[in-house]
Amino acid sequence: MSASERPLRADARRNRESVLDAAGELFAERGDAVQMDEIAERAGLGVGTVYRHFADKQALLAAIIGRRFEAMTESARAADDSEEPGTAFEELLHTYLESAQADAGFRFALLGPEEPSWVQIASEKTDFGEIIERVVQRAVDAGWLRADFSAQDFVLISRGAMANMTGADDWRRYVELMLEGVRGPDPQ
Amino acid sequence: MSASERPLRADARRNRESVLDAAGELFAERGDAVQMDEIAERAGLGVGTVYRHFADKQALLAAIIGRRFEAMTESARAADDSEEPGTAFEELLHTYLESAQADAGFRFALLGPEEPSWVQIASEKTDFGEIIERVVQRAVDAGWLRADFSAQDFVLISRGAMANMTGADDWRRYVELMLEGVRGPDPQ
DNA sequence: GATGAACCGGAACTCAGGTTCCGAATATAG
DNA sequence: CTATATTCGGAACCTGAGTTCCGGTTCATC
Repeated sequence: MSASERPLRADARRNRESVLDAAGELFAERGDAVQMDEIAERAGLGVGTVYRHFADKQALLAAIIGRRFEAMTESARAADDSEEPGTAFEELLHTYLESAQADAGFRFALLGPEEPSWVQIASEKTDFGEIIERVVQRAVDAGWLRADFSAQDFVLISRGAMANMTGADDWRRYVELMLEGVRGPDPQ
Repeated sequence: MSASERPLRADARRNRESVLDAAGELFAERGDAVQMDEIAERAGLGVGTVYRHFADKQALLAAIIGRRFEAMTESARAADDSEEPGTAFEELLHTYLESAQADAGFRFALLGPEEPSWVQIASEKTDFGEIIERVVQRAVDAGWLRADFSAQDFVLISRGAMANMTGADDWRRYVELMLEGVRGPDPQ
């Protein structure tokens, strides 16, 4: 239980990274449909090695999604740095959706019905939720978003957009329409 | 090939209906996750009997979805009967989403990435697509919807709403927001 | 009612994909 | 350089879910 302190052997550490990278790529391409054997192959390792580092498929995916969420949190923080509240909100939404567009696995994690959702798990490790709340509040206060807009609505919009990410990029049109409906009295 | 004319034996016809009903209910509850054995059990029959009537799981699901689409087409036609274009559009959207809400299987069919999509297959058998187009056009002409709104946008909105049908009915709020963004110059 | 074709039941089969296991290989301490 | 704990590889195993098969049963006809 507490032996987690002994540092990994050099090769083990290297391999762990390889697995994470390979799984990340494949997961981004095809979501949950990736197979453990493929991951091992792409990493240039045997399946046994994959299992040495991650208890099971679920644990591996959780690790990847955690990674993604950390990156997302970083982007969100950057968006929050914008002076202009409207710009901050747009940038946040943009980065979020652009990531989802590029990563079927991310979408899978966000749209899937898993319980407890991976999002919840990841939220406990990052302050992604808080950042969203702050950015939304700023945009509302500035009149850029309608007064009753909430962080929960951000989730609604995002999920809707992701559901439309199938090949073509119709989803951009979708976001356009949606932003129209969500606009406040002073949209700059 | 042409022997499809000999009428089914009475018990066979009855059983076929039972399978369709049982599968329909289960599919509505849990989507693609239903198992053939469960379907057989709920229908009070053996699996063999299920397979006697449907070549495989896919064929069974296709039959069910076909049924749903016929019902939907009927509802859509009814909506189109409304004098008021705005009302017709709202009714259409409402019935469509209400059906999706009540039926995980329907959602599964509409959101899933299957290719060729079940929607396409079903569209060839009904004139659902044409009805949507007509209703949308009427609402646009009346100024109830923005001028550039298309039937494709109806699909975008619907998919977005369905992606938010998870337990709670947040999706109603979603539709509210979206309709705001899609409104025309003369929303009655 | 007897006869045969159509139909039914459900145990057994198949196949895919996650997981385990252990002998072989390798890194690190002394 | 040797000893030993770690780590690796990948064939074998296990499980779950779709599908098949065929002896028994039921309907329709004469």
